[in-house]
Amino acid sequence: METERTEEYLEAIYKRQAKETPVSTSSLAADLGVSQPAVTDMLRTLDSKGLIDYKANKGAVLTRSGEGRALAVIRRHRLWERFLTDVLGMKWDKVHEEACRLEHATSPDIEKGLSDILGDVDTCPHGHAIPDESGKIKREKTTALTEFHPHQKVRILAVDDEDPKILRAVEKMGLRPGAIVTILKRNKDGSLDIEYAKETIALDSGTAAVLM
Amino acid sequence: METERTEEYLEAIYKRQAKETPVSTSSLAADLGVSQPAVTDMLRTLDSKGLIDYKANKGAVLTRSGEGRALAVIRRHRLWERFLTDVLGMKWDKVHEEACRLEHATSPDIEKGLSDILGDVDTCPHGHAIPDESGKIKREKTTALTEFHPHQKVRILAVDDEDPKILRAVEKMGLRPGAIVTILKRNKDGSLDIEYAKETIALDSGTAAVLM
DNA sequence: CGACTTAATTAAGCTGGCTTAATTATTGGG
DNA sequence: CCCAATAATTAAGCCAGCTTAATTAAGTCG
Repeated sequence: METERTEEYLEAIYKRQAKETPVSTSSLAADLGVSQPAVTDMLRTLDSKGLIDYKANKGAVLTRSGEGRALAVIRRHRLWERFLTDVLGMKWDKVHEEACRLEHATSPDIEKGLSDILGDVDTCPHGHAIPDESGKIKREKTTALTEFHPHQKVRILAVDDEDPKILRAVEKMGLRPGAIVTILKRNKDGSLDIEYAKETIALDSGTAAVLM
Repeated sequence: METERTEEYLEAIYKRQAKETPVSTSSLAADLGVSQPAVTDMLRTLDSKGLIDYKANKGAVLTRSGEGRALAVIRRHRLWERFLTDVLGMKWDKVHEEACRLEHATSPDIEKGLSDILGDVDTCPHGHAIPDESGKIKREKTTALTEFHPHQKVRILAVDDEDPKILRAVEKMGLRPGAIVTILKRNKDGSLDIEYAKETIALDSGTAAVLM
């Protein structure tokens, strides 16, 4: 049977794959907050269950079935995030952590019920696409604000970080997904000056890099 | 830290205590579906954490703090059950199992949010009282239908069993909590004839014993 | 190429929660 | 009051998931 930890690893691998394929032992160790040997162990287990392809010293790639499982978990996660903000009125900086727990306790019936009462939502509160029931997901924008050039107008679609501190900062500036900003100046250290709602805003490099 | 399993044991002990104090190793083993030695083990752990008083060969009793934890879990369980039926529209025979998983993934914020959107509910869909935020719970009726005598009129307040089969059967007869029935005849085997909504209903002993 | 650095794996071992088999307590009836 | 039946505990051991320390593989650079 599928354990909770398995779902967490699959989810982590899925997210890593967007930036790095195959996924290395060390990135997973860092993302999941465990030691490298722990990851090696689990990768072997996942491989033996046909959820990933794993070659020693070569990293891991989700199989079709592993990706399906990962997307199912991500769907539940994001539905819960939506539910928590839209129905329970929680702040967007708190919902990720909560959803991390709820996602593993969610049956297909509950998933169905949630998606029904939420109506036509297709992103989580941070702007990430919610996979549909069959696991299809809209390709997401992956260009960070830092990649654009002065004078360009950019629509922010998502905040690619769940750190509550960053989220609160972003919210304070009003840069919710959907906001359209103009790049004013790129600085060497990755920080950025932008214009939004007639105001000039200085974004530190950390924040600028997670807005996309 | 408090593990999921700990919460499940506390909950089971709490429920057992209503019928049996102190609670025996064997009843817990049966209720939780594990072996007796597993229970002995865990009882020692819970005792060492100050959640129960446990004496070898004498059974277990919740301490004040253990009871508090148990009631907190039960509150979350029942709030989720309410949510699942009232908000997501699930059938009452399915919600117990779901709530068993959700209850362990519920922060105080979520608990608060749930109780806010649910309004003034004070029982779960099966009729059991929901403890309040501070862990206070209304004393529940504990007299099963089988204890009453012919001609008595009884208001059913709760169904004391989560078995989906029984719940579906009870629902089919219309005997939701709140129904008022008249006892017609008590049989030796514990089965019962009752009148409800002008109809005569034969209740098998299993069903009669869980209506209270 | 060889030396070094860094990434990954092996080895050994721990913890929580569980199992079965064997042993010891408790208890109710004759 | 003793004995058999039942309940509980001890003993030994398994599994998942983790740790640290030691070792090996891979990659970089002069």
